Amino acid sequence: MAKKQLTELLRQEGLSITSPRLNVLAVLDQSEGPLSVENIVERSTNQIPLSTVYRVVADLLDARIVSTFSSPDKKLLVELTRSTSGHHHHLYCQSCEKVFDIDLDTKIERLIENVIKDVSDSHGMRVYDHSFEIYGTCDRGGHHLKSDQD
Amino acid sequence: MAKKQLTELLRQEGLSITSPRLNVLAVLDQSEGPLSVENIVERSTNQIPLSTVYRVVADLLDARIVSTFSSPDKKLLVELTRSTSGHHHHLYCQSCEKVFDIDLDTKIERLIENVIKDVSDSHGMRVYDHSFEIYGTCDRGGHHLKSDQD
DNA sequence: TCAATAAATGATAATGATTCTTAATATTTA
DNA sequence: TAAATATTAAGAATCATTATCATTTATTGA
Repeated sequence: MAKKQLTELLRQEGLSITSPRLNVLAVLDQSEGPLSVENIVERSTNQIPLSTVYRVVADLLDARIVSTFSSPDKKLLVELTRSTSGHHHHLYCQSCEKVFDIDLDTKIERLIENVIKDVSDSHGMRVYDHSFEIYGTCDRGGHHLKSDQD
Repeated sequence: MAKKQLTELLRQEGLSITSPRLNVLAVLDQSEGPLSVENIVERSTNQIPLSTVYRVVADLLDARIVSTFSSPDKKLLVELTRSTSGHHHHLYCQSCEKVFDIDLDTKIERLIENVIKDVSDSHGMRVYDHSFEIYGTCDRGGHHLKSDQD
């Protein structure tokens, strides 16, 4: 995505155009998957302080330009909302610590929605979201499992 | 579960029998759902230091006596492994911060397993676990959603 | 049972991720 | 351009969690 388009994203949401914001957006735009705040800093050309990235991400989140969620090791992960039209899920690799977006078949999603309705009804809860995540290791190298056991 | 049985649990795994361990186990045993470390301390009759609870939980985790996972606000949650024969999922209430265990229909679980196989194959990953979580608010009081927006 | 030894505890310090504070800087507006 | 407003950077503060280490407790075997 061109810098001009990223600028437009900000403008449309009434956010002023600043270089940290453009930087963060550019980094996210070039990534194949969600990134941690640390990742964003690493990949950004000019060094942005962590605190600034957190603030920028919060602003972008308010504006719905990005979406956030947590990795299994409890770090904040960020991705462009636009890049994933709506609802989707995640696939984590333990060894290389990457996260991939996955989409489920509509049929499956609908099934899940039904399950959720059942469960929430029986618990008297108003549900606003759900997540489905898969944990594994990809081919290269590492094969350390959930806990370094035995 | 009687104290004697909890003791037996420890013994079977070769863990020495100590009062913090028995306390933590007793608290978990009496709970209807997963508890945070803070919760465990609150519910324990005699005050156990947080650091001890963390260490005890880690030991019990190694021994597979408890299972752990994270809440949406990234806190450690603990439950007796035995109490949930195998695989299950969670339902989080934002307002009262409780967590409930839920079981999915076998048919659904099998369906999910198939989805996972598809996804992992296409990504060349060896999958060792998955999670499915539902976020909502229960009836009483609070109705603050994911982000206090606008 | 009792001392020897190994393991576990408790108090506190350290860490890592995230948030907050605040002074300085940049942007927008009149 | 000057005043008003928004944003930044740097570090301090915070929260959950982990590590350290001297002290206490459990286990073991004589």
